Amino acid sequence: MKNFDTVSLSFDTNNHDHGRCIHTAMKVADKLCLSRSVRLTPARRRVLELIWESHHPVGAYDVLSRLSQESGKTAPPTVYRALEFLMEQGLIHRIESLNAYVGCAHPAEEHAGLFLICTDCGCAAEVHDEAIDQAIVTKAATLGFRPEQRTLEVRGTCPDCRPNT
Amino acid sequence: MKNFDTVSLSFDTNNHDHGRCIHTAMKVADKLCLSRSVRLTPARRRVLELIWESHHPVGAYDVLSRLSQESGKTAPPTVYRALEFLMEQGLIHRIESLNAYVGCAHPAEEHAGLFLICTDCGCAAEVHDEAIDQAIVTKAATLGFRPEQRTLEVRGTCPDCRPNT
DNA sequence: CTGTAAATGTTATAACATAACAATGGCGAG
DNA sequence: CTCGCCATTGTTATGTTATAACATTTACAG
Repeated sequence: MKNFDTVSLSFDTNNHDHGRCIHTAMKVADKLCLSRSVRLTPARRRVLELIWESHHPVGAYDVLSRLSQESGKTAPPTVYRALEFLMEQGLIHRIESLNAYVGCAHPAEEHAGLFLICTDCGCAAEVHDEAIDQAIVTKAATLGFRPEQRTLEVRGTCPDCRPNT
Repeated sequence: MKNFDTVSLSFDTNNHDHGRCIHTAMKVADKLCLSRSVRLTPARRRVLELIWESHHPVGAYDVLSRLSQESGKTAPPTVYRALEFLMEQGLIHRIESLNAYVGCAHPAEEHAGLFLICTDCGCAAEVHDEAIDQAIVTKAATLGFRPEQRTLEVRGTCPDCRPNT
């Protein structure tokens, strides 16, 4: 069994202990917010939990309908404010190509991940790779471009979705 | 003066002959569609021209309002159908992080660009880099992921927008 | 010509996101 | 303690982006 202390995963989607995964993510979030003196209020915390319920990116309106079920009528700004807060704190990422949100695997650290998104099962894995970072920085420098924020998303097929080959 | 036969550019935005840039892009599009036996109809052609009017990504509803001015009432599907066609033919790219569309600099060739998007002037440059491609392919392979479609967008500041330093 | 498939027109609505202002609640200064 | 302030949440309305579904027109092969 792999070590999930860092909530890392890259396609163990089918057979990892996701309860533990959520639990760890929430503990990390609590600690991080405490250390930054920002408030992970019940609403924000609940949104984060809902996003962590799977490794599939979740749409804002999916979160909204879950909240509405649980807590009665809820309006879009409630969700978008929570998402905004969680993004600012680096606790979630937005997947631009899906208009959806996914829990961040390494919220405490530097922040420039690449997302591998399976078009079959829908799961998304956040990976970090020095060679990719370096290649982008180098290319940008060559052109005199100063990079600031990245959106790196690759759609394709994850190993769980093609067991053969 | 650089050679714009390929409609390539990387931040010459302020001082290149953009008329020529559009002209070339349209000629390439015509040839490409002819060779593929697909129809670059007037509507599709006009949408492509509008997108090529600058190197700034253009929103679908911007295109729509231009068309409405020119040709009277136009509905969204008209624009989205043209965009869909142009994407299929590789003549434009969608910038996911902006919900906007930009002309493709190399429509005839293989298709996995990186977009450098200036958050100051709004221009977007499509670049290709073997090292980046390779790093992504390698990383994906390591994880057993089969990449298919990429969204690589880096926001930052282009050289024209910080003349000093 | 004319049948057929591609393209376009038209109407309506879905999906995603934010503006603007009101009400509430946590919490430090006095 | 309590007052006042600012962060947070509630509420209503609307803005922005995109597609479904069906009608009509057009290109063009036979």
